[in-house]
Amino acid sequence: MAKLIQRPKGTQDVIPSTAYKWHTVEHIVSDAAARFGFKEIRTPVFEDTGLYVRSVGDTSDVVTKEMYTVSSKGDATFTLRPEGTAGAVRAMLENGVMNEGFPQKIYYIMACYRHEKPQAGRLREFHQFGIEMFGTQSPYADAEIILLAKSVLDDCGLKNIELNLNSIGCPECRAKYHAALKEYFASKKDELCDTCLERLDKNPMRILDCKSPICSKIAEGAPKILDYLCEDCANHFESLKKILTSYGIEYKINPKIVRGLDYYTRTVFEFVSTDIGAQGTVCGGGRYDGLVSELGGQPTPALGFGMGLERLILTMEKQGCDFIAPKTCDIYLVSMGADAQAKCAALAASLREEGYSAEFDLVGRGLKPQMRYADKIGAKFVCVLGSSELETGNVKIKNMRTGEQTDATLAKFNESFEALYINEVLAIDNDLAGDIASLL
RNA sequence: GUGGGUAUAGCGUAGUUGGUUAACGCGUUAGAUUGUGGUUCUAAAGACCGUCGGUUCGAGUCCGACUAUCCACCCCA
Repeated sequence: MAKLIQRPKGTQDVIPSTAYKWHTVEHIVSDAAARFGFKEIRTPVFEDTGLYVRSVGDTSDVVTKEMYTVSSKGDATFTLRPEGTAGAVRAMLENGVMNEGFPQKIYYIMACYRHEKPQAGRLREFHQFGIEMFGTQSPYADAEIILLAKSVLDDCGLKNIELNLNSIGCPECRAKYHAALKEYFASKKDELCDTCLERLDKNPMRILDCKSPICSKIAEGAPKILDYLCEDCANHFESLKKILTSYGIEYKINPKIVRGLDYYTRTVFEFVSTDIGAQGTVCGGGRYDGLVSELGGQPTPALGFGMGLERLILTMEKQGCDFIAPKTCDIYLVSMGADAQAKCAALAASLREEGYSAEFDLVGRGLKPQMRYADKIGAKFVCVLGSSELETGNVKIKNMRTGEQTDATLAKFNESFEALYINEVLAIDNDLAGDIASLL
């Protein structure tokens, strides 16, 4: 036997037995997006490296050490997308979609790539549900995307997801705040850890985040961004808080939320779960009013979020949430002998044309193993075909849930099966049907 | 990039102070009198015990290195 090749570090296979979990969240997510009027966009897995350097920021960790960059045959270098926003904005501009009127609302479900050391809830290839909205400054828009994220989490059945909220202001108020921060931390220079000393120059807000006990102690006494917001930013934040409260959405003001992607302005938020380990941020996002012009478009206010699908599924599993059960076989056709197998194949084909999931034996098993197999794959009905059925044209269709057998003929097989099937589905979905009826 | 844990069949585990053909459960395949699944019973297949090296008469068991994986830091979804 040749040696097995393993999957690359930090990647995950979705095998058939777990694919339904992905179908569930993909369905929930795109359904919620549609209810809020967001349209899907799909962009390339790789982009010109410069796109990320300009948008995500050349001091960010993502750009400085986590990108998968390849040089192409020409002179350009390409990078596997580390996040979705930059590519989405680029595509909106390049295709002139921004000119179609505001607000523009888009969503995507995509794989992203970052070269990090994997751990619980953190992969090198991970999947993100993201939404972006362009062309509105209104705090209602900020509230809208938070509400959308909340709807998704609720639809997933999740509990105990905390919303952390902050405002990091616009470039003007942030500059003042940075100056104040630098002054404060510079006075405690001797006590700060090495990494924080570096941060002092480049991005002093990061010190607020430091896990070192000494630094975080110092950070407690540091100036707060919220005290430095300009009038417009402060008003915006106040309005947002009022709207959220009127929606009944609970939130916690957390001045430590800073966001590692440089393009954020004003509103930043995170939905955090405590159930999945250290990487608890299920959804993170905010406003980035400067990004569109940074990427060469007309100055356009914008905002959005990214939601980690692996983390979402992880949290759902941890909390025992329901996933949509995978579709199982409607009817399994058991065959005995070559002639019967040929007939089963033909029957399966005609049932499939009518939209049913029909299967028959493909490996040459005996009657009993075929019955076992039918049971294992969750077949709702089974029909056995042998020489006597082929001769007489009379068959029995067995309901696997009740064990009940019903007479039918090969000539009118599909009609008989359809009647049985409708009955059975009604019986199984009785409760569910009630739920749906009450919703409508 | 820096720490710590783990590594035995497809999956989950046991393997006693180093001692013969590495055990069990689930799963898989098949059988339990003539053509009907789930429960039960029986049997079979399936592992160079992560890799390489060392200690020893003898290593799944002890030591070392490497690799993989998990968790944490960092950062983020």
